[in-house]
Amino acid sequence: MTLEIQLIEKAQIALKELYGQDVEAKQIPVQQTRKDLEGDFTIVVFGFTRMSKKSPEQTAEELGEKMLSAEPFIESYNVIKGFLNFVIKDDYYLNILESIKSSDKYGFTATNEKDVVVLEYSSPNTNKPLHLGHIRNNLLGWSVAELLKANGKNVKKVNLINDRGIHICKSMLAWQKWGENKTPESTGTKGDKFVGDYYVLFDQKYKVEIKSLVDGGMEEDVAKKQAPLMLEAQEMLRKWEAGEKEVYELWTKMNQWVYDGFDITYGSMGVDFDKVYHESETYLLGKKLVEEGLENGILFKKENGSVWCDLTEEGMDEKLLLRADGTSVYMTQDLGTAQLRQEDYNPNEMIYVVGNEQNYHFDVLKIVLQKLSKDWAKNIHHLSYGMVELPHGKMKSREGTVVDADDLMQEMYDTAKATTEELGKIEEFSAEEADDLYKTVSLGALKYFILKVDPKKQMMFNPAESIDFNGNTGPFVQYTYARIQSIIRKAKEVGISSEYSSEMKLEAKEKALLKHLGNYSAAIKQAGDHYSPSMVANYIFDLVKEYNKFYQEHSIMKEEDANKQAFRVELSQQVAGVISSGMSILGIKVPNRM
RNA sequence: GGUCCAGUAGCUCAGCUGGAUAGAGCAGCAGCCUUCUAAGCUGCGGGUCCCAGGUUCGAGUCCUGGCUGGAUCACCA
Repeated sequence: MTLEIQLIEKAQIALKELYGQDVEAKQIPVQQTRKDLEGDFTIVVFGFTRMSKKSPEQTAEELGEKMLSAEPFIESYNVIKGFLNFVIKDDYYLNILESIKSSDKYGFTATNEKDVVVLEYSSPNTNKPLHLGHIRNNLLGWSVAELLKANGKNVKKVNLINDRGIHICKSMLAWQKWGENKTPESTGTKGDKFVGDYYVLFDQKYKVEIKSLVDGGMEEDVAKKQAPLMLEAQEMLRKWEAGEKEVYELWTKMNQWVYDGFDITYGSMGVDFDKVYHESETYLLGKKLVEEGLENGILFKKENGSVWCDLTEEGMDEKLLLRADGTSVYMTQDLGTAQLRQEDYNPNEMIYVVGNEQNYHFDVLKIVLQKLSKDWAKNIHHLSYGMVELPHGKMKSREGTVVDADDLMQEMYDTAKATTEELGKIEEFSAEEADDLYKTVSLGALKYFILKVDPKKQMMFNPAESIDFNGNTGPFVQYTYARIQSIIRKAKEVGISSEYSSEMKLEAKEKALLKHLGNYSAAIKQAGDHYSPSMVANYIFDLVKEYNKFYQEHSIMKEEDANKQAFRVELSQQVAGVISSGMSILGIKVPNRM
């Protein structure tokens, strides 16, 4: 039980005694006292003046007096206007340290196996390499999974690969025509990049065709549909759906190249999945659901044979679910995928980490499923995140402003290496250890940079700022951790005891640190409720700043009081533990030296 | 045009259920390394919290209306 809850309970009793009224816990606002004022916790008493029929100051005085005698942890109180400030005894803060020491995974809730959450993220297309936008998705998805685990959820991370459709056929067709049987191996190209190049090539050749048709007097819209390459791609899609062997084999081969490439990128980012779904495996189930809905009269068919869902009652439009030629669209396969996941896991919650450009899609998905009598549709939650912008505007492949995921990680690595070498602190490291550190620091910088921003907000990715390792950054946090490790190593060398007596007066900075450590559980809870790793990042940043102030002001190795010295080592140890724990939720490693 | 999201310091962002004088980082200026790692610490300057109403003892936070920016409203995904 936290002190805040204890204070609320004591306040309830005191209010009952003083004014004879029962007050709900929610009605008692307890907050941390402003830093510049004396006190640790504050109760705002304005709300009680109606029952006390006295001024806020008098009410606060009466309440303070009562609570002082009732709550042993209260050292003293003071009143400023309607604010009742309590000074809490050092014992309470020393107890926090003890409870952290003795708890197994401090701040984390034990896993409830039955509370299953299926979380989809990444969801790539197999025609394009991963870029900066995917990076936010992947880091966010992985981190939210960890965050929910920390809150006791049994999280299943799933990926849904969009491995079918007209866009795949475009790459296949281009390779067939101009690929000269080259392979990623023969050209030394990463598989996803290799296939992506053919997708681009298709587009270039396609545009040439359109232009010559338009020059020949054809309307542009018509030309886009009539261009031979487009017709060929569509023909290929039909062959694929018919299961024609040659097309299917080509599709299998090229997709495998892409998967091999993706695996490398996922590996460098440090993200993984419990299960991977492919749209090629789920779209038929989606079609089946649509057909059932049609039979039950929930959906309707238009004259040309296309199938729709009427959403006008919900204030939306009609939504296409099957094309006139019977092929399925994005929505169709998402219906099937959702159904499959429900059958696979029967989860309490289904989370989709997908950009806010698809808000409408998920609103519709939920409604359509509900119309199809899937009562579990209410468990669907679209974790909608904002787009990543660059200083010059949006990423546009045409203008070559797409920030490739692999390239970005490599640049970060190079910068981390250069900075580390310049500082010259790890000269005794082996090549392997150094490589490890560069990865830790560069990924730490990237992940922290992306995750510190509230997911739902659009974010600005400034390359120059992303490789800055000072201030509110991943390396800043890592650096603090490394300094603590250095202290702990020295403490062991010198043989400083890990036992200390709690008979001591805490310094202001020590108390502030303990206070902050005590808030870790609440921070994780709050971050989990909001699906927001950024709240964890902000918590860690504040903790680290607080520690650095302490570090600056109080020496540990030079401390003459052995008891204080032992206490400070222990305090540092637990701060390091929480840093490491919080950073692990963000998917960031912490180094012992840097 | 309809719907959804956002607007806080020069820039990038925090500000949980409404609470005291709105905070960080970066950039700028001035200090601190013979002392546990200076990727650090300290100080200074910097604000019409988009605007206008409303609710409240109290509004950056809630409500209404407007302004600005973004997303979306495909037989694309």
